[in-house]
This record gives sequence, C-alpha cells and structure tokens, in this order.
Amino acid sequence: MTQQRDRSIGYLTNLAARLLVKALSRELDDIGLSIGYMPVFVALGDGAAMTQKDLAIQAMVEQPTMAATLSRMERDGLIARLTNPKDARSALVSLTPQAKAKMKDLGRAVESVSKLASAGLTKAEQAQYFATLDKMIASLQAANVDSTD
Amino acid sequence: MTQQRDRSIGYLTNLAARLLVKALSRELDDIGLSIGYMPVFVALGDGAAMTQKDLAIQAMVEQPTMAATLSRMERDGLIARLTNPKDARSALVSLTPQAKAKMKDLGRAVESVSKLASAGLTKAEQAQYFATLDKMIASLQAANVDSTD
DNA sequence: GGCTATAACATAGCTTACTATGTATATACA
DNA sequence: TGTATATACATAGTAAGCTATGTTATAGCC
Repeated sequence: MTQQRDRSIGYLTNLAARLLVKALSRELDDIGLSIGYMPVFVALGDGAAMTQKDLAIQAMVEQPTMAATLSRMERDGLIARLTNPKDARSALVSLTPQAKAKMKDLGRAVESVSKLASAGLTKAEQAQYFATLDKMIASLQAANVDSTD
Repeated sequence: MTQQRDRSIGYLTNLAARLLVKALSRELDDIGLSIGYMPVFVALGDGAAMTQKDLAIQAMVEQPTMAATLSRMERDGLIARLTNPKDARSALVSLTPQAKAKMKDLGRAVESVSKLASAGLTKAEQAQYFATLDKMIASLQAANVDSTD
C-alpha cells in the first residue's frame, strides 16, 4: 500500500522538464510560437543565416528533428530558406521579419517561466542547480559519445 | 559571433532529461522494454491491479498518454486487462508473468543510469539536486493547476 | 576524368507527450 | 423512474524527439 512513486533522478528530471515545457508552451501559445522553435530563434536571432546541420548542432537535436522543426517554422512564416551558393545540398536558413518581430515577446515568455520555476529558490540554490546540471549533462554526453562509435 | 547557446533553466533541464531518456532507453532496449513503461512497472510491480485512470494519476501523465502506453504494453505482452466487476467502463490492469520476470533487470538498468548521471556529484550535491527539483516541480505544478481551472 | 566515399538533407516509422472531443456507463436527483 | 451530469475510456490530431535509411551533391583520389 506504500505510495511508491518513482523517485529516480531520471524520472524527477523528466517530470520537471515536462512541467517546464508545459508552462512555456502556454506562454508561447499567446505569441503564436512553439517550444521547439526556441533554439532556432536563439541561433538566428542576431540576423545570422545558417544551414540545417549547424542549427541541429547548436540545438543539440538530430538532423531529422531539426528538419521537422524547420518545416513547421516555414509553414508558420517564421523562416526563409535561401539557396547556399557554396553547396547545392544545403540551404541557408534565416528568420523572417515576422519572426524577428516576436523576439521581444519570446524573451519575456522565457523570463517569466524561468522566474516561475525558480520561485522559492535562493540565488545560491539556483547557481548550484545549474552547476549540477552542467556536470550531469557532461557525464551523460560523454557516455553517449562512447557508446555511439 | 558569440556562441550564445540557450542557458535557460528550461532548456538545460530539458537537455538533461533528454540525455537521461536516451541513456535509459539504450539500457532498456536490451531487456525489450521502453521508457514509458516504467511508471506502470512501478505502480503494478507489487502485484497490484489498477485502472487506467489511477495509473495515469500515479505516472502523472494525461489519460490518453497512459492509454497509448498500455496498448503498447499489451501488444508487447506485458500487461493484462481484467474486466472490473465494479465498473463496466474501466478494466483492471496488471502485469503479466513475463513483465514480472523483467523487474530485476529493470531495476538494474535504472540503477546504472542513476549512477552514470550522478557520477561526479557528491552526496550533498545529489541531495541538493533532489531538493531543488522538488521545489521546482511544486512551483510549476501549482501554477499549472491555477491556470487549468 | 571518373569512381568512391562522405556529407547534407529527405523520408519513413516509432515513442511519448499533449489537447480536444466522442462514447458509453454510473451516479444523482427531481 | 427517467433525465441530466459526471466519469472512464477511446480516438483523432499535433508536437518534438529518436533511429534507420534513401537521395543527391560534393570531395578525394587513382
């Protein structure tokens, strides 16, 4: 009869991530954006144009994931694809003016969710949380690279 | 030109979660299990039988998510559905013997990934990480409830 | 120059999440 | 008793992730 919910590091981290996604998605809905678009905005927000591959690397997602994200963003009028003069296989992706116009609101949404998530945490706790995440991510990425070769 | 990756609490938490999922999925592949099955194993591992709804509550996922998970588990021969004598709308779900036979391996897989994730963290850091996650989850859940009514 | 290997992207198929909505059974109450 | 409401589950559709594999263009090398 013991209420034995999963308290593993994986389950709890995942739950927190899902709740963060949900919270941010709600904010982004109002602006007409989607959470998967975020890393593209971060990468291209300064006016840069880059290939799908470089976007995938920066976002740390696989190529097909970025391909799907970009096609949704194109559908939503947020990115344009210019032919890459240096390589006919790839295209250079950049934000449209409509996308750029939403950057400020996007920043506000991220800020608001970050505040919500860290409500009740001291500055020290927040710093510690980031430091721990960095270490954990490093361990997991190292193991991932090892077993991918 | 600044390599300005997203360092928001949301993005990093999400990245850690994705890496944890990947690591555990790799382990579970060997046993023939899938990560979404985990909360069902946790809930039913002691031989209990419960409804889809209660499973969804324990796993903290929405009902259609649990419905899909259960249908994959049924396909894989891991759960059985018995008619609920008290309510013809629902069925009582329990683990099959094949599923129970995998519980030990599953525990080992979780343990191994937890170790990998917390490699390089002191006991104090781990405890602090859990405490911070708990607070964060509580804040996010409270906000979620508020905006759902 | 032509073949081979590599690289970039596309496509297919799967998992795990979500929301919205439909259906059928229980429950409540007039 | 019969209707209205609430509950449990099913289904449809979408997002965001993954792996595996196909296609086309580039690069390397004999």
